[in-house]
Amino acid sequence: MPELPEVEVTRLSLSGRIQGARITGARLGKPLRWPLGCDTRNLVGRRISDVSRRGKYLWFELRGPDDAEAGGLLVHLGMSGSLNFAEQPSQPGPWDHFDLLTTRGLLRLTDPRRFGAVVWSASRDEGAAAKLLAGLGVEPFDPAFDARMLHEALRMRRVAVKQALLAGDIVVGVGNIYASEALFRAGIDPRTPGKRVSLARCARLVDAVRDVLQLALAAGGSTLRDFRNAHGMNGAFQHQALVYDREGLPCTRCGAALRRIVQGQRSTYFCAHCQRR
DNA sequence: ATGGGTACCTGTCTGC
DNA sequence: TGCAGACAGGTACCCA
Repeated sequence: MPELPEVEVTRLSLSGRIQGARITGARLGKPLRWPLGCDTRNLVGRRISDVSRRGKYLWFELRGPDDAEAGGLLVHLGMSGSLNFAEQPSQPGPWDHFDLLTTRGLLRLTDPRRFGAVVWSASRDEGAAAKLLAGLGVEPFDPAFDARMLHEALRMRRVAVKQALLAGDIVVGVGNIYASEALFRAGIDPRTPGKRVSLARCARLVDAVRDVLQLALAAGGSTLRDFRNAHGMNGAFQHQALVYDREGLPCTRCGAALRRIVQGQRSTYFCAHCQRR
């Protein structure tokens, strides 16, 4: 699922309601991608002081009774995960694999495929969290993400620019939907080797990545199947996609049939007429 | 350092 | 109706 817009929509729909809540209990369902890394009883009594995002990860900052730093939970939604917040607790379903009972309500991770994870870490900058966050690229809305930086980062890459965008070590948060969408808007053939993308085209790509993510954010993300925000609402950006999942349909710009190819075992959608190497 | 492939797991859809 | 196969928003890890 969830690329940056979906994760950020989750954070925004959650943070105001859960900030300050005290944890009164926790429940684990089936195993997720990694073990929690602490006894669930250790979480009880801690307070959620903040929810932040890095790439596609969410970080729930925890405080102890004396307001001292008390670690946190790093959450990833994987391919099919979503977080839901409900004031009234309910019985877990077969896909509900992590519950955090709080004084404000129930925070629940639903994840049919279980590629998601909830990992405890003593801090965001050390231990398990730091290890997972290490090597992530720059945030797409960080001013450091600019044409010169992208051009420099792509200079040594022979892989296709689509795969370089997806890798997450140059810029974070651009997943399979938004990589195709951004490349279409920038007019760049997704098969172009990274090192062949000119500085001028890097500038267009930076803008396109930001535009697409911003539009998706405003639409509440994309819901292909599983994604819901913390209030259970679908995203709507999938209806605004210009190329993703539109194989054979006419390009909105030139009318040519859109194509689907496979790059690194992932589908890529593009217009072979509008997007050039 | 880069890049290719595999693995994790479950649900849904398509075609025979 | 049944069943096999393809495919789905991600990413760590292993081996060239």
